[in-house]
Amino acid sequence: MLHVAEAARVSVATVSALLNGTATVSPELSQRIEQAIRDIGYKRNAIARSLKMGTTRTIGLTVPHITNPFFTDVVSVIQQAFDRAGYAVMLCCTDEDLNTQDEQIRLLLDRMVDGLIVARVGDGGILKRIVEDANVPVVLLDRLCEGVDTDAVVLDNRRAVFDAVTYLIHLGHRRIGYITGTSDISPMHDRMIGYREALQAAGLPVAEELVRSGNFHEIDGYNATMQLLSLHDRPSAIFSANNPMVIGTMKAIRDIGLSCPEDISVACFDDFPWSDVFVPQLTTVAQPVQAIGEQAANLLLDRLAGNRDAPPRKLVLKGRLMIRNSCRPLGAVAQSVSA
Amino acid sequence: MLHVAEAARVSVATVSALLNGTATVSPELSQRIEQAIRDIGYKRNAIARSLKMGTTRTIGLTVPHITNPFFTDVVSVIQQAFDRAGYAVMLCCTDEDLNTQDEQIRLLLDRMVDGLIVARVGDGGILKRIVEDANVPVVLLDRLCEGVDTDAVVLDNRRAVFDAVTYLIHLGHRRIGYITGTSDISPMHDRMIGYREALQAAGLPVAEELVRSGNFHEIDGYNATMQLLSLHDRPSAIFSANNPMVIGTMKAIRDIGLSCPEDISVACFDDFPWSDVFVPQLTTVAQPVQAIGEQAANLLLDRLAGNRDAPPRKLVLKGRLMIRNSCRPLGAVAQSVSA
DNA sequence: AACGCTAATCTAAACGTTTCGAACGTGTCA
DNA sequence: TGACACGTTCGAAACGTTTAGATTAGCGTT
Repeated sequence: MLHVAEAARVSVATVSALLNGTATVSPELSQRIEQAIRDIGYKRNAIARSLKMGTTRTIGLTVPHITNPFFTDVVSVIQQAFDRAGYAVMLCCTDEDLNTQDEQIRLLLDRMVDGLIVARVGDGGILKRIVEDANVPVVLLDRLCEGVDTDAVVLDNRRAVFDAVTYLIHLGHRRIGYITGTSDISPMHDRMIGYREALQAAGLPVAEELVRSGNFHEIDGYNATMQLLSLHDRPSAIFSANNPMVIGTMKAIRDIGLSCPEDISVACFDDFPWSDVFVPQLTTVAQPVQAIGEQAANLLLDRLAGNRDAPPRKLVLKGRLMIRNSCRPLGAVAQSVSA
Repeated sequence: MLHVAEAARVSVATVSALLNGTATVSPELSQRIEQAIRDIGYKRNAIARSLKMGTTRTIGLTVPHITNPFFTDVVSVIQQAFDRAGYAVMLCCTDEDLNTQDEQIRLLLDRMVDGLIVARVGDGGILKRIVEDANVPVVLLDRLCEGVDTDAVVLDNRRAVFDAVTYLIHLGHRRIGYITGTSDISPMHDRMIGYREALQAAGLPVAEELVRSGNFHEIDGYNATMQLLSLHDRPSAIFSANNPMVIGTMKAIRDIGLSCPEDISVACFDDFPWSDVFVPQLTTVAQPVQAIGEQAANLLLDRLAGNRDAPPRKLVLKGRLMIRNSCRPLGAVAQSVSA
C-alpha cells in the first residue's frame, strides 16, 4: 500500500479510504490510485487488516470425521454458505478424540477465527470456557453439549429413531437389534431413548443383549453385528444408529452367509448417495443436511453480523424415514425370494 | 503480551524470547513470566505473529466437490497430515467452476496462506501467474495443468483405464460404453486415451456413439446411460470414468428395467466404502487415496520447510483394479441368474 | 582497579493496515 | 473582509508481535 501511495503521489490513508470507501476521494486521485494499483499489481494484505480490525473473516469448523457422509454433506453446505458471505473456513477433523478437538480449537482461536461451528466430541472440554468467555460465537452442530449454552442445530434424534423402530415393529419385527456409537454424545443418547420408547410403546421388552455399542467405525459395526447374529435367539432386524457402522453390519451379514432382507432386515441412520442404487436399497433415516448446514451457517453469520446478545437459539430439525426395501414384513408367510 | 510483560515486570522482548526459545532467559524471570501467563490466561496472537513473520502456518486446499468420495478421502488425509505438522487448512470447493476457483485462490492468497494444494478446474486461470510469481508454493492434485509447471501428484489414469477396459475385453465384451466428464481436465483426457488404446490394442473399433460425456454429476451419468442403452446396438458393458456419474448409470439401468451384471456390466473409476457391500459389488479402479494425500502434503511441506529451488516434481501413482462382480463374462452360455 | 567477555535483558523499529483528528483550500454568508 | 463550514487529503498512532542492536550486570584476568 505504501508503494501504491508513493506511485500515486498520495498518502496511504487516501489509498485505504478509496479501497474501503470509508471517505470520498476525488475522481482525480481515485484514478491515479487505481492506475498505481494496476501497475504494481497490489493486493491488500488481509493479515495486517485483520490485526488492525480484529476480525479475520474466517471461521473454524470441526467435525469428527469428514468421511462420514453426513458430515461430508454438511461441511459442503456450510463451506458454500460462508463462501457466499465472503468468509473462509478452516476445517479440522477431530477423529472423535477430545484432546485433538481441544488442540484444534486452540489452533483456530490462535488464528483469531471470527466464529466456530463445532460437531463436538467427548465432553465439552475447552469448549465450555470459550462459550462462557463469549469472545467468539460458537454454534454447536449435530451434537449438544451439557453445560455449554450456545446456538445449536440438531436433529430430533429421539423421534427419528422412534419412527424408524416403530416402522420395523409394524412390519412384524419383535426382536430388533440396535447398534449405537458411544453414548456420551447427545445424538447417540437420544437415539437410544427413541429405540427404547418405541419398544415400550408397542409393549415389547427391551432386551439388553440386543443392544451393542461400538466406536463409530465400520469394524465396530461388523463386530457388533457378528455378536447379534450369533445370539441363540437372533434378532430379525437390526437398526444401526450410525452410518459408517452399517457398512460393517452389511458385511457381517454377508460373511455369515445370510442375506438382507430375506434373512434379516436392516435400517440405519443417515442417508447417502448410494442408498437407493444397489440391492438391497437401504431403508434409512435421512437428515436434512442442506437445512442443517444452512441453519448452522445462518446462526453464526447472524452473530457475526453483530447480534451478539440474543439468547442462545436451539434449532431442532426433523429426520425423514426413507422406506426402501431392506426391511421385509414378518409374520405372514415368508416373502418370495424376490431379489 | 504487554500485559504479561507488565505483570511479570519484564519487557515484551523477554516474554517473546521465552515463548519462542530464541534467547535464554533466567529461571527466575521464566517463572515470573509463566505465572503471569497463567494468571492472565494469555494466548499469543497468531495474526500479529503472522504479520511480522510473513508466514501463517496455514495452507489453502481447493477441490471441485468435497462430496465426491475421492476428494473426501484425499481432503481427509491432507487435513490430517497438515494437522500433524501444526498447520491449519482452509478448504474451498470450486464446484468445477473456473471463476469460483480464481476467486477462492485470491481469497486464500489475501489471507497469506503459506502454500496451496489445488485440484484445479478449467484451464489454469490465475493459477499460472501464481506459480510463475513463485511467492507461494503450489502443488497440483489429481489434475495437471498445461503451462503450470509445479509440483504435482496424479494417477496414471491412462494405464488405469487401459487395464480396466482390457479386463472387460477379456471377459468377452466388444461394445463397451464409455462415460466421461468434460475432457478439459487431464484425468478425463488421459482416461479417454486409455479407453481408446485398450480397444485398439485388442483390434476393436472405437465407436464414437459409445462415448458420452457429461458434467460430473449423477444426472449427467443418468442421461448418458439412457442414451447408451437406447442405442439400437447397445453396449454390453459401460465404464464410467467418474464416480458420482456411475450412480446415475446404475439408476438408469434400473429405471429402464435392466439389471447389472445380468444384462449389462458396469465398472467405474474410484472406489468407495460401499462398493463391496451391496449387490452387485461394483468393480472399480481404486486410487491410492492415502498415498495421494500424503504425497501431496509432503511435497508442499518440503517446500514450506525451505526447499524452494528444487525443480518441480511430478509424482505419478498407480491405480488398482478392484475386480468384483458387476461385470460378467460374455460369449459363453449366459450365466445363471445368481443374484 | 581497570578491563574485557559473556549472558541476560531491554529499547525501539519494523510488519501493513485502519482511523482519528488535524490541516488545507475553497466557497458562502453575514 | 473575516468567519465559518465543507469536502478532501494527510500525518501519525495504533493493532500485537519479532528481532537487531544497545545496555547492563556479573565475573574472571591482568
